[in-house]
Amino acid sequence: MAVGGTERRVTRRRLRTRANLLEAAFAVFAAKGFGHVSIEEVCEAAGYTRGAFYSNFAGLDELFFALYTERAELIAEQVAGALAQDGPDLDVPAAVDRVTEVLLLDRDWLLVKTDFLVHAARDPEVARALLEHRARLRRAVEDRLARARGHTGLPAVLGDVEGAAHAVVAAYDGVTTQLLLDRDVAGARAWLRQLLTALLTGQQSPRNRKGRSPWMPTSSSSERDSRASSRPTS
Amino acid sequence: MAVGGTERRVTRRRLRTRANLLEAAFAVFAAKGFGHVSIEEVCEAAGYTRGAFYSNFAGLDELFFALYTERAELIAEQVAGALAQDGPDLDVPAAVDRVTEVLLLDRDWLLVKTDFLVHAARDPEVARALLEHRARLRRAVEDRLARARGHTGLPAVLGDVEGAAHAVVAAYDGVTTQLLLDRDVAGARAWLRQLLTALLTGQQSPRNRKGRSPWMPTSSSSERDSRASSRPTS
DNA sequence: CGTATCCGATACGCCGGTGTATCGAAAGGT
DNA sequence: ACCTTTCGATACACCGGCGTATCGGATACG
Repeated sequence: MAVGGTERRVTRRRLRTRANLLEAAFAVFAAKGFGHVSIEEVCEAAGYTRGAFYSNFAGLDELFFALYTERAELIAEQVAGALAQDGPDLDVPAAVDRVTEVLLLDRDWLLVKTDFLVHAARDPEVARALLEHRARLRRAVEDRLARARGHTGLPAVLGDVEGAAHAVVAAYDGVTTQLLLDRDVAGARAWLRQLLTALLTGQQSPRNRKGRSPWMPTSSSSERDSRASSRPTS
Repeated sequence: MAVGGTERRVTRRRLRTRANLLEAAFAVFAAKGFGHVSIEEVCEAAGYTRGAFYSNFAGLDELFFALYTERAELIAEQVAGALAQDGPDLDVPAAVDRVTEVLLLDRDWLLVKTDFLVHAARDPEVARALLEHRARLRRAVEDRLARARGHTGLPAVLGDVEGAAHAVVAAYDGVTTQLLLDRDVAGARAWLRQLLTALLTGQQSPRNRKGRSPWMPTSSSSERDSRASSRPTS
């Protein structure tokens, strides 16, 4: 059993507190942004003292990294699931819908993710990790696309399957940026759907053939961010 | 002349120091990221003391905002210039090249810009300003596109001109994200070109009809970031 | 050239957060 | 149940940065 170098008494409580710290940290990071967060804040939010923190992490950076990889893993699984869901024949619009749903679900996650991007942009070490994660996601898309190739027939505009997958990621990133600013989840989803179907099929997104353009602000506040908005949009 | 409420002795030195502070702040922000920067650091970098700082700005936020708007204005002008450059007939590939050149020129700017995005994502007030700036840029694209409409004939996939402009911005944002991570400026430019021409003309980017795919890493380190990279990519 | 005004350097008090060392108490094994 | 090991709370010393008040030199203007 014991293969790991240093042997520790398996510890049960530890895992809980670590998890609690991570969860609390997620909320705090989402609210204030990494870089405006102190260790104490995290501890307080989790109901611990700094003693517990330093017993589990070397510093904020380490915690942030752990936090990100944990959640990223989770998302990756969800996306993979959404992609695998339908049979060997790929129904592009349906798949796009499902993936879109997963990717733009949680504003807090987008915030933390972007913080992490900014962080990674300044630390090559971290950047490597992030690039790897993105590559994994992209590969999932590539695989799915390749399996359905010829069936739907990618438009040639983007080159091969890799190009298409890359474009998908780029579209996702682009829409994320907009969503972070206008907080219009419904609009973002619609717009991402349209972008992706346009890129992948060369045709208009089915349900939007004659609707309002999805990039127009959703005047009806149909699906706003559920979390506390400190002040009204002014 | 004197229309402004409070009358001040026009002051000349003040403008210089303010400008110096802003310039130094830009460098510091780019290097460390907003949120990991202290007022003192900025002052030290600029060769002043905190006295000077508080005489010119209320706090870091104000300075950051001023800094961003200043630079954003500059970029907007450059883009407008690049768009206006050719005659009434729009040569899409050429225009794309010029704009791409401007937008992905300076890594530091991308870093600061992204920091600002993260900042804005948490402050509706700031978000408004950023959205406005983006809208201005988008409108410039729309105008240019509209003028050349029918001439080139947009592919219908994106809907109308607004949709196309929106897609252009999304593509830009998406490519920016990737560039921040892989630091491959040349690759990013090529990839953005391809994306934009694909979106706007529905055809492959001319110069890439048979080259290596631009999203493959530029193994030859042709055009890396010129600025100091603290540690090797490891 | 004098002078009123402005600007930014200096000095001061203060606070929040940091990281470490220590110790009581929970938890696991037997 | 006992004892060992581990975890996390508490206490301590420390520092970097903050914001303000004050003052001397620079600057514009007549």
